[in-house]
Amino acid sequence: MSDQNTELRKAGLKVTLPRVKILEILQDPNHQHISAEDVYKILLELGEDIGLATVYRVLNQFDDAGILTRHHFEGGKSVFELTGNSHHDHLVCLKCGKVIEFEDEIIEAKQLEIADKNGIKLTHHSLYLYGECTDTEQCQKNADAH
Amino acid sequence: MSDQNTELRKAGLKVTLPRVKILEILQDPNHQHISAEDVYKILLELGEDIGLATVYRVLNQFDDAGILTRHHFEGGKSVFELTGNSHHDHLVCLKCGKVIEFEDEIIEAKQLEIADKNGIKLTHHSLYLYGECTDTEQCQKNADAH
DNA sequence: CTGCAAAGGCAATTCAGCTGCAATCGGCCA
DNA sequence: TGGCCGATTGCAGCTGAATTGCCTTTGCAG
Repeated sequence: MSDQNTELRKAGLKVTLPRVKILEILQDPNHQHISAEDVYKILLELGEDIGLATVYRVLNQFDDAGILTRHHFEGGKSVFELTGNSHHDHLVCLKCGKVIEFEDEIIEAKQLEIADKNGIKLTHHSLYLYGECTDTEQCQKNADAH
Repeated sequence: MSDQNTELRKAGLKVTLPRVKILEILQDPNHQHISAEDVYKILLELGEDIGLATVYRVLNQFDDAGILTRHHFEGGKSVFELTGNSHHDHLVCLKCGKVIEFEDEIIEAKQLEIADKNGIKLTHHSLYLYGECTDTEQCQKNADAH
């Protein structure tokens, strides 16, 4: 059952409670772009007895296995996101923390071209756009909800 | 004399030995894209008796004053660079650490367009392209030189 | 030249993230 | 179904970047 198990097996990882729980959290649409600390907090709320160290270890394993992607948004801490099928970049509101995903082939193409022109074989990139919601009311609501 | 002094004054900062020295280091073409720790090491080599805490404080003040820009390359530590006149983004070789600056109006324009379309007023962005030098020999040499 | 707010030095602190080790658990095999 | 062995976990302590508190020193306005 459950694709979590198969996903974990595919990555060569044993199916353990911490890993399944963490995977569940990441799959929750409300918890995309989440930090290690926040994963830990949610586990505590769920009453799961899982240590912070384990959270870090599991997230690293998932990262190695390509199950998720690590982002370095501004603010110091790493943020994780399940690796879907599609590549995309991020647009972040610095006031309410909202994260919007986007894709743009023109930018992607330009990047490759630039790297090529400079004698670099591009392996990956990070593109974050930072700003503030123009809809300030909605933004405020989001901010209040943390 | 020296534009350092005027630059510091303009920022509302007293002209002190640590600040002048750090500014000098940043102005050295060999030391663009340098970390706080590395600034500190260079100061030690110069025989300057300046504490690491001061380096961090000064770099933050410079950042606040807009004299320099902070980058969060992969690898954890912040990297600093004098804010020239021109905006540019960065292309980083993960093997030798070489940093190439580039500018591309098409990407810039696209970013604004994307932010706009998503109801965000863009304040700034970070775009880093990561890869490996295709000239592996030269790359190796750079890597050896740290 | 003098006073005092700004700045610096040092050591201790914070904070994210990682590790070593002993105890525990998953799951393959009989 | 039960047992074994290596993978995994929890804990506590560690690391490395960056910051802060506190007291001393210094730039510079008057």
